[in-house]
Order: sequence, then C-alpha cells, then structure tokens
Amino acid sequence: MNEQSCLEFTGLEISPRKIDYLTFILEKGGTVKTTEISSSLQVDPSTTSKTLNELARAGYVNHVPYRGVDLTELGKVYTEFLVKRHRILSLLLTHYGLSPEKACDEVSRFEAFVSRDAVDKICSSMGHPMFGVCGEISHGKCLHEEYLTECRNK
Amino acid sequence: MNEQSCLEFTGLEISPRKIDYLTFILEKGGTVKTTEISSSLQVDPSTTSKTLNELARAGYVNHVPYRGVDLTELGKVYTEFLVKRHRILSLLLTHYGLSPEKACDEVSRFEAFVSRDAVDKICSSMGHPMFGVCGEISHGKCLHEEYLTECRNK
DNA sequence: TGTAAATTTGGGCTTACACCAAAAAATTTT
DNA sequence: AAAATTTTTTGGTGTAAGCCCAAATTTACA
Repeated sequence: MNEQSCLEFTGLEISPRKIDYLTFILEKGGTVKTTEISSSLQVDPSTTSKTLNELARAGYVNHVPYRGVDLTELGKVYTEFLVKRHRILSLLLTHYGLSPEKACDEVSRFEAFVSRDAVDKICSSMGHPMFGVCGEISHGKCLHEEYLTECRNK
Repeated sequence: MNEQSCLEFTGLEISPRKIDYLTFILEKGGTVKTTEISSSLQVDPSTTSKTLNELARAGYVNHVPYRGVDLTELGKVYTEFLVKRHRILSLLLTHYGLSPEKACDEVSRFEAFVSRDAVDKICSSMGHPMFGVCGEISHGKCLHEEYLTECRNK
C-alpha cells in the first residue's frame, strides 16, 4: 500500500456492519481474536470468521487463520477515517439539538453512506474541530491540501 | 388510518429504494402506472410490480392489479415526511459547503437511516425553513407541538 | 375478436448479514 | 506427551432487499 492510498477511497466501500468490525479492531489494537470480536459485536464466531475473511480479501486486515487479525496499513488509514467520520457527524448533529448519545446512535445508522468528500467539506467548514462528542478527532495522515495550507500559515 | 397515524412512525420503516418509489408516486400525483415508475427508476417492470405489492402490503399505497397505484392516507403523510427529510438534510449539507446537487446526491444515499426524531430536531433548530435547495419544505400535517406553539404566538 | 401492450408471476441471481452443526486447529490439563 | 477442552473455521441454511428474464395473464385497441 503506497502513500497515496489514503486518497484512493470514497468512504463508501464498507457496509455498516463491517465498520463495527474495523473500529473494534482499531480500538482494541494489535492482534485481535475472533472470540473478542464476536462477544463485543454479539454475533456467532462463525459470522466473525467469515466477515474477517472478507475484510482480509478487501485488504483491510491481515488474517492468520486460528491466530487473529490486525489492521493493514490501508486498514489503519481507512479505519481512522471511519472514526473521524463518526465523530464529525456526531458533533454536527449535537449542533442541532441532539444529545451526544442520540447523535452517536443516529450517526451509527447512516454514517456508512456519507462520502469522504462530504466529510472533508463538513470538517473544514467546522474549522477542523479537534474534539467530538465521543472522543478526539484525528485529522490523520490524509489531511487535504486546504488544511495543510492553513496549518503552514499559522 | 386515523388522525394520529402521523405520530406513529420513526422514519426508518422504508428502505432507500422504496423511498424512490413513494416520492415518485407523490410527485406524479393520482394513480400511477407500473410502466411510468419503471422507466423513471430504470428498473424492470416486474421489479416495480413486486415492490408495489410490498408497499401495498405495508399500507402506503393502494394497488389495483393491472390498473396502477395511488398513495393511501398514511402513504401521503409518510411520503411528505420523506420529502421534508430529504430537503431539510440537503439544506443542512449546503450549509457546510456542499453544492445543492452534491448535497442532494449525498442525502439520497443516507436519508433512509435518519430518524424522524432527528429530522424534527434539526428542523426546529433551523427555524423550520420554508425553502430547501430542491424545493419547498412543507411542514405538513404533523407539526410537532413546539412549532405549533411558535406559530400560535406569532 | 384478435393482436399488441402492459402487468404480473415464477424462477433465479447477488449482497449483506445471521445462525447451527461439524470439522479442524490450538490450547490446556493431566 | 496424550487426552480433553476451547477456539476457530467450514459448510450448509435462512432472511431481507434488490435486480433480471421468461412466461402467463390481463387490458386495450384496431
């Protein structure tokens, strides 16, 4: 995976449920076992096993059978975007009178269908906030030109 | 369908594609033929026929076989909400730097998963705007108490 | 009335997601 | 180290939402 990989996704590649898998793996960190994911997401281990294979085939995780998974470089970059998207959108909704909890729930339902492009626009329109309602917002390694320029001019 | 029917939905009842069917039927008005829907949504008539049956079973349309469909009272109220949601969310996104067209496209992808409750909060937080980027925003027959009170006090 | 057009039905395919049972691999226990 | 237990995977199934094609049905019209 090269350095431009962060520019090569729309944010619409992953289904809602796979977002849960990836963010769990990112938050847990390191190598994660099938059972840990299964009990966290409350699904049968066989379901986890199959989903992990799909995520591996798509290049987001390394899966060593019977051993566990960890994020690939693409997986890390991608999942950081997923987290950022979640936090930006949640923060946005709280600006319209939703409680942090409700905002989080609401966003979890639709975030998979919000493009990276839209998130970037919202993010810069909000002034690249550093904190959301459910954690720190990392602007990651994929800062877009506009923000880099802003930073340089500080 | 009684007068309270407008209070008995979450906004999450309908799949993305069915939204297209219902809004087309609302916009076309009156009784709509299978073929009209098919050519507008670019799907096989057999697909339309089956979807119409599902919408009829769910109570949103009256379907007279070989004749066409029209919205039930519930269908009208519900679809007016769908349109309002689309317009409120599109308007919202344009406030974050998205063009009207991009906002519309973006919203079309995720609107099905935004609850009525969230839409109501966003709507009142925006001051119940009357115009969106893709048409007039009707606040319909299901105005919530807060807005009714506001109106009474004007 | 008979043919053409519209519509529906039946069958099949895909994606996403889930479960269970059984096989396989790893781990733990004795 | 071998046996027993636990974890993980595989294979089979099922549901729900879409979609298409081909064939049957109904309507419309010439």
